[in-house]
Amino acid sequence: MSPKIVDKEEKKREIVMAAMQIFSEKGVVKTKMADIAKVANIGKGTIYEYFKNKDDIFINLFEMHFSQIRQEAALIMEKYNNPTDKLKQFVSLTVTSLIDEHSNFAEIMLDIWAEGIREHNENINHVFDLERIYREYRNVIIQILQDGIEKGFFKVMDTTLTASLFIGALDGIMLQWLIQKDLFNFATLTENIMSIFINGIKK
Amino acid sequence: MSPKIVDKEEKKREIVMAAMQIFSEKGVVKTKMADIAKVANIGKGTIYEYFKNKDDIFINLFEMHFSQIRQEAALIMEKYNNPTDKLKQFVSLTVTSLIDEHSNFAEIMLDIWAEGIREHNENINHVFDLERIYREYRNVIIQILQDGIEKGFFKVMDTTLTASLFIGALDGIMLQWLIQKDLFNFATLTENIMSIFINGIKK
Amino acid sequence: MSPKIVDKEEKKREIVMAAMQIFSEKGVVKTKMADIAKVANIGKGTIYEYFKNKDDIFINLFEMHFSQIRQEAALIMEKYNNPTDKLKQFVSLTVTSLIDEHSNFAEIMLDIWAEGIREHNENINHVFDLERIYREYRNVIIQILQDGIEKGFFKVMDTTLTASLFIGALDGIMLQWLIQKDLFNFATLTENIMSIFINGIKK
Amino acid sequence: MSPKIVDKEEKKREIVMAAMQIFSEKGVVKTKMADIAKVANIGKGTIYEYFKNKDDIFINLFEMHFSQIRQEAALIMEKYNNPTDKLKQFVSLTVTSLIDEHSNFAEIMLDIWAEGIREHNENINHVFDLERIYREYRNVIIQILQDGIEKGFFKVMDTTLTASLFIGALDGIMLQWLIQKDLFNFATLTENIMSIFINGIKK
DNA sequence: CATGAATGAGATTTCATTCAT
DNA sequence: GATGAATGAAATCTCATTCAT
Repeated sequence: MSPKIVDKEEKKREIVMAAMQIFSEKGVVKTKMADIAKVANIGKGTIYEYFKNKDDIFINLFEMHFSQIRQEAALIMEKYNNPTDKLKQFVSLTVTSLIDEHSNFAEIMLDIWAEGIREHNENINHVFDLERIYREYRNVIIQILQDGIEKGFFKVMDTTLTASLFIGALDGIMLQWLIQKDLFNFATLTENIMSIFINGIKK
Repeated sequence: MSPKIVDKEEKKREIVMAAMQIFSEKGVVKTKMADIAKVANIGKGTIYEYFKNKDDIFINLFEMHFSQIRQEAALIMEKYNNPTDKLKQFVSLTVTSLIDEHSNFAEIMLDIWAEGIREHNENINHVFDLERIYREYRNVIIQILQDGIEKGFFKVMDTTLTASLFIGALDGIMLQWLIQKDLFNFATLTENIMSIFINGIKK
Repeated sequence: MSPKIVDKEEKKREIVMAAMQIFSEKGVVKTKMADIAKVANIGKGTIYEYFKNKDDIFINLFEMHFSQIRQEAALIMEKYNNPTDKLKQFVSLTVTSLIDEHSNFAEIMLDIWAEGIREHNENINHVFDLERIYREYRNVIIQILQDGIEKGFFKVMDTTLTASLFIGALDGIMLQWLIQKDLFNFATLTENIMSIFINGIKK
Repeated sequence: MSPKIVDKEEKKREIVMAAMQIFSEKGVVKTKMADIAKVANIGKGTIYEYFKNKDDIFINLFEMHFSQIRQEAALIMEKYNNPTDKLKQFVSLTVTSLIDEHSNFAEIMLDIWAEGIREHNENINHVFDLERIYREYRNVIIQILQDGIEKGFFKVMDTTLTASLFIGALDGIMLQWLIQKDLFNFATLTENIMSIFINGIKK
């Protein structure tokens, strides 16, 4: 009459978090289900109670992350009026989502990119729709830029191109930081870049 | 220098080229030796006459590519005097090395990054030394920048930071292009970015 | 005879009935305990309150069925005097026990045969003693035949052989009916066969 | 230039034969790939060089058997003119195909029936088309019966029904023989049954 | 009593690598 | 040299059974 009560969603999150750790260390493909189970401190079989397979965990990790980002981005857009502030907050959000102390999402971006640009297998199908994700990203930036242009803050020729460049710079800098974490403080550097960038588009 | 040796080197190149094709399609880890053999039109066992294992092919691919780049970069540095031209040529070299019609190296950069930022196994060891590669890259740019500053062309505060930003932007733009190849013409975009960038550092 | 015990027996019957349904659909080996629990509308663990394991359910299903048959066969032997009637009633009993609308026992006969002819594990042990079951079947038929011979109704050379043939024909016809249920109406066909058979042994 | 030469078809046959042995002992579902490999004296992995999975072996076994039977049945129909001889030869073929000393096909019929009457999984799909197999069987018998009727040998009311009964009796007798092999000599018994049957339909 | 979450033994399956020809 | 058949280590995945609640 009173079975064990388990918060299934919480457990899923725990497994995803364990998976994230190993994914970031070894990459998704080289991560074994046994590794995840060990880190999550559960049996191999238990993972399959919550996920269909490894790709399913990966997909959940992916979706958890980006739905969170999307929500937080929406909040920023609401909360801040000044386009420069919006831009700064957006960058700050991106950076912290990638490198806060509890997560290792930056490393996993490599697997997401890899999965996203390649032919999808039947497990993944079209879940890793990076085209959409990046379009959304760009659209957020484009909106901010247009807002800034209308308000007379920015002067930008091609908003799409500028947005791409902006996002690309962030990604590329993150990559270099992943390669050599002591080269610079990612957060600080990003701020510097922001300055350069905002100066570049300032009217 | 007997013909045998030439043949052997040529065959190695053929295998590496076959591997590159599958690597770019599936990623290195998901590529099977059998796939490579089939594309190279040779027997599975034959691969082992030329390479120790899959990582060995990957390493060769990696080294072939970057030694070529290094050579060509040196040529550019020699051939051109004007810092702006040097920079333009360098970007042009980077772009063509990634996306010329005969190769699919851009996709493979994802595996190189993934391998480079992660714990290396004994096979790979210190081969994927991206820290060194990127340092070299940066140094080339830094040299150009300093040359430009000395010659009174550029005005740059922090050459290392600027070089990082420059390289990062190129990488990040490439990523977006991989995700959605029809979004923009990589080569053209790069030129635009170059303009913006060079304008940004122009004295 | 406390109500508890009645409930327990009733619940066992319910589980067996649920099991029978899945057994007939998938076969015993491919039936999962979870499937049975779902159909029985109880928890997986609850099954183990009533049965030791899957084989135990199978054994119970088997024994319920054949003890019922045995009882009903005994009733027929008592109730009817005329050997022809006895034979007809016996066939009727066999057929209805296999294909009445509430059960799917015919399909399960395949698993019973399979289990019966093969090396038994310790769980099943000597339970699926088809040799005994079929001997009993044959003996019932043999008795009827001998009765019929004595009473001057039948003329049979070898009663054992005839009994085997009789039972075999029933089994074989059932098989064909399982394979293609629309080919003939099992009950009707059986009647026809009975006629042929009884004609064949009629004096 | 001179790779190992292996008769792939012969090797497939060897694996199928090894599988048949275990299938007949344990049943298809309980047979492990490791069992088959051990009996075939090859590595587990080697099986997968020749078959997709266990069901694939089962299907091959099935198809090998019935294509052989079909061929031999056709030969009989050609070779013999007398309907009684045809019938006898057909029974003889059926019996030897099931119980010759080198094979254990009779036991496997249980798995074929089980697979044939149940919902097929994606591996098997509709390969075990017993409806067709039995229709073909019946048609052979029906042809012989009609031939016999035309030639004035037999007197049969309903040829389809009679054919079903005939095949059913064979199957059912085989079952009893499987259950208790010492009860009777299958081959001899079959002959007896044939006599009874042929007497039954003799004009 | 009833439950279903947890488990790991054991099955399937993959594939880099070896090696006889 | 070239080959691809053979292999088994290692991965994935399943599911009967247990047991804390």
